[in-house]
Amino acid sequence: MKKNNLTMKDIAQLAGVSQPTVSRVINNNPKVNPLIKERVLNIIKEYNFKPNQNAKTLRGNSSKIIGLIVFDFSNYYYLEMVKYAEKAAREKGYTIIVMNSEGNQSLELEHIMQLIARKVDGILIAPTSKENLKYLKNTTTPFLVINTIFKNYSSISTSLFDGGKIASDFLISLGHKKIAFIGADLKNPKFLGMKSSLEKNKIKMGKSSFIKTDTLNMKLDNIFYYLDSHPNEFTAFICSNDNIALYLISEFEKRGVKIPEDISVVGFDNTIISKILNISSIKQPMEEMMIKSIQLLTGSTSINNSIIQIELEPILIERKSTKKFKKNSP
Amino acid sequence: MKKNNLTMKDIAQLAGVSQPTVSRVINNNPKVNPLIKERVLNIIKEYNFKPNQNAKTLRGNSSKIIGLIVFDFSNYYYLEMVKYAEKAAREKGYTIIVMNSEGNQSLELEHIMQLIARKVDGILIAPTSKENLKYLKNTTTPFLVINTIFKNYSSISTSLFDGGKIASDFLISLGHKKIAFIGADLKNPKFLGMKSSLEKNKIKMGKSSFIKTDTLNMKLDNIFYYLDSHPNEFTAFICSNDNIALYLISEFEKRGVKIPEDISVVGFDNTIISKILNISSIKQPMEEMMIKSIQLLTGSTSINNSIIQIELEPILIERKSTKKFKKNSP
DNA sequence: TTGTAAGCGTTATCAT
DNA sequence: ATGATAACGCTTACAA
Repeated sequence: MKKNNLTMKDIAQLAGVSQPTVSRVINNNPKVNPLIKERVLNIIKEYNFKPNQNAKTLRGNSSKIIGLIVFDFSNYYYLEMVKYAEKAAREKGYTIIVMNSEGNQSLELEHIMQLIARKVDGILIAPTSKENLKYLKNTTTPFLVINTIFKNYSSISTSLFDGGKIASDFLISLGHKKIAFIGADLKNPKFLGMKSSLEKNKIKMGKSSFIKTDTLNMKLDNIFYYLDSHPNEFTAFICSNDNIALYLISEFEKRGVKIPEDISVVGFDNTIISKILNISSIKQPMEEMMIKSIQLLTGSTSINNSIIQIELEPILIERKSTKKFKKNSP
Repeated sequence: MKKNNLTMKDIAQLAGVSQPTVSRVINNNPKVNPLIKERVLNIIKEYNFKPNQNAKTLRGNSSKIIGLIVFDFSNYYYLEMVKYAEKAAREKGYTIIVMNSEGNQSLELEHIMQLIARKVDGILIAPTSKENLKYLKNTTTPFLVINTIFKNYSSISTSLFDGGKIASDFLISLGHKKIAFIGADLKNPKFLGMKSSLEKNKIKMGKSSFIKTDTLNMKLDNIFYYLDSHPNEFTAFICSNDNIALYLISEFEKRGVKIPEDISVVGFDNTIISKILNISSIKQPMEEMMIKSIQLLTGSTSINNSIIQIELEPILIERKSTKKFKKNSP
């Protein structure tokens, strides 16, 4: 006998009480006769009854759903985010709806409207752009921007500046002084963090220490073109992501340069790439980030009226691609 | 002015019509005055109004939600599944709720009950065990088991037997005759598929061709213990997953054995590992699987009353870890 | 302590 | 073609 559509009314009938009494039992209302309570609970258990969540939400209860919108699921970083978001949400009694905007602004807006129509309790969004955030702001739905910082919007992210600094501090502590950064943009906070570390340690950095490459399309061939014209100029590299680190290492090894004996390399994001290949990397504290996010979205701290911007501290994961620099190495 | 709680009643008031008329406009009811329709639509657009989905679902409309329950998100395979499930669902107008049972049967049951309480239109489940499926079967909610085949339960999976066969056929086509399988279980369909391929090609296989290892805890050290006692016995290996292939290759290379010049290796599942490291692998057609799943869950084909078991064909992804066998190689 | 009744925002059935 | 009204399943205010 297929049973799926049981309602409180049915349970009430089976227990010989009124429907609101069942509701009271379920919601642990103290003023309900213990004997009746037990009787009702038994029937509920027997039939595996669970109240219709849509009715509850319609009635005004919170939906206990958090929406997660990201712009890219090809990126394992965001897929991994799903894992931690689900876990953090579950532990606070929430359920996760995941949506991929595929970098498409109008699809993203549809997603947002969809979530609002479902009366979700909050939206966690790695946005395609600033545009739809304006729309969200005119809404009563709490939302939190992930990984990007926009003026006037609450957000949670990892300090990339500190990431660069930590990577650089670490390499310096290993004795490296000739450190290069590989990335797309001179204004990359990771690079600025590295600069600050070098300054703090009174190591002067030539202009050649920034190696510009195309991280968007991952056209990296220019890196070695550059390195060939600057031979032996660096003993360590900070790569703005793990893919670059992977590329760098495999190209170096093709040329007979040993990692980490000859050259140290640090990547970024502690993705599966660095895990598999044992590359030291700067990790973003994803789990902590998701826990904090859910806390903020569901907690009493009004994320709506006041702007809260949280920057978490990245963590150095030391693996085999980094090693103490020895003077006699090349 | 925060606006989030607009209802059809509000829109109706603004348009000077009754609330049901707004409903008719939204649901494209043909018998509504075109002029009124336009007027209402304009207001809807202006206010970005979307009807409350909970009310719709309560009223009897479908929730347009599919639940996805898996037992492990540490596994990138299942994380990747989220990506394709979301995409396939979205393209048919559905939204995805993801849940991790963490291999815990009672948590899994909670998830199932939760989803039913939300009146989801279907559940896609990679189950911890057979237990909760019995419960689901007594339910009117359509569900589909992923990746496992149980008697009397509708499911969708990839033929691992064919996967083993395809891998073996491929290696044989490259000229390999001494092929070993590395896995946990002699009854592994992948191994049986390989056996069938060898038989078909009239290649006799010694008992030593099955190399047993601990895939659960990935204690793989015994592999080379075994290989050292069977020197040069094999020219090609089929590994029951990519992790094993990765281990095998790195250990071989440590010993100076070149891949693929000396030895060919095929992995399983086409995970990011094989993608990064250019290892040939047998891919499960995940995207197709998710499209079919959503189709079955939401379509008219009654997955409830009749049992539908679908086995999809795996696909060989040829990369650099496999090469034509040359007699003069070791 | 318990039951009756109203209302959440829709859709569908009925009148008009 | 449109409006009034009931019903979906729940929570809560009120009555008993």
